[in-house]
Amino acid sequence: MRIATWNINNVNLRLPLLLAWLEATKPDVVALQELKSTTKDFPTRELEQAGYGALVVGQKTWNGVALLARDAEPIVVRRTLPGDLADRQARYVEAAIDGVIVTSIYAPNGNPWPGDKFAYKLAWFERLTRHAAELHASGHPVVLAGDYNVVPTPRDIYVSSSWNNNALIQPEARAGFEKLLKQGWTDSVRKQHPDEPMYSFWDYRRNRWERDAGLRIDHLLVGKSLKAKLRGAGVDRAVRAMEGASDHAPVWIELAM
DNA sequence: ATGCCCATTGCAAATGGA
Repeated sequence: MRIATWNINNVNLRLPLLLAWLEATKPDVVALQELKSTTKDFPTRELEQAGYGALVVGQKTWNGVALLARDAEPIVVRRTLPGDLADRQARYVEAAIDGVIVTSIYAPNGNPWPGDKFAYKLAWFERLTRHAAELHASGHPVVLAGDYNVVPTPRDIYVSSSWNNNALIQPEARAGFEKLLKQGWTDSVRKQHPDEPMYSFWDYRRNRWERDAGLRIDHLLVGKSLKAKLRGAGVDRAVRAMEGASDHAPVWIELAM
């Protein structure tokens, strides 16, 4: 079972890239972020024709998350992250697909740092951590997939001082990710590839793709019952090199099930 | 200290995001 996560940075703009990638790699489950599309404008029909059922939590202009399932319809568990009824940002969706609970997470970026947006990032991450504890305790097989907007350690970013004042590497953000992991989740890409950077995001500016000046911020955390089923992980870097690419590449894991 | 890139808005250059 192949599960992928991809911050697509506007699903309608990049639909041809998405369809080509689905056809080429045939993931069983896909978590998409930054749809920048309402639910109504999401390309449900085109994905259906490509063999994928979709669960979409859209929003006009910003955010937006979805889960795709090959030859199946995701069974919705929740469309919002609990803990703040006033939060209207489309950043979370959770579904059951082939007996696995899968999320599409789009954690707040949190820039500029410091400020209100960084406070929102930390608060959102706290909510995620509380909810993840419940999921972990449930005993269900769970994959927490998405764009966490956190560079967990210095190994997950090229050597640079350019990001020193950026929300993605701040100690509080890293501590939040660490606290989540400590519940017992496995950072599956890092586990499979302990000695490679495994970047998933390259800023459009300053030729960062060409320089491989990347960050690893898209993660697939697996619960205890799935850890032993992990068979592979990777980043589809070729997708980032294409004309009109998202600034993120798809990240995937392979589970023996 | 700010811009870099990208897309949108609305039709030019400003805005906002990340």
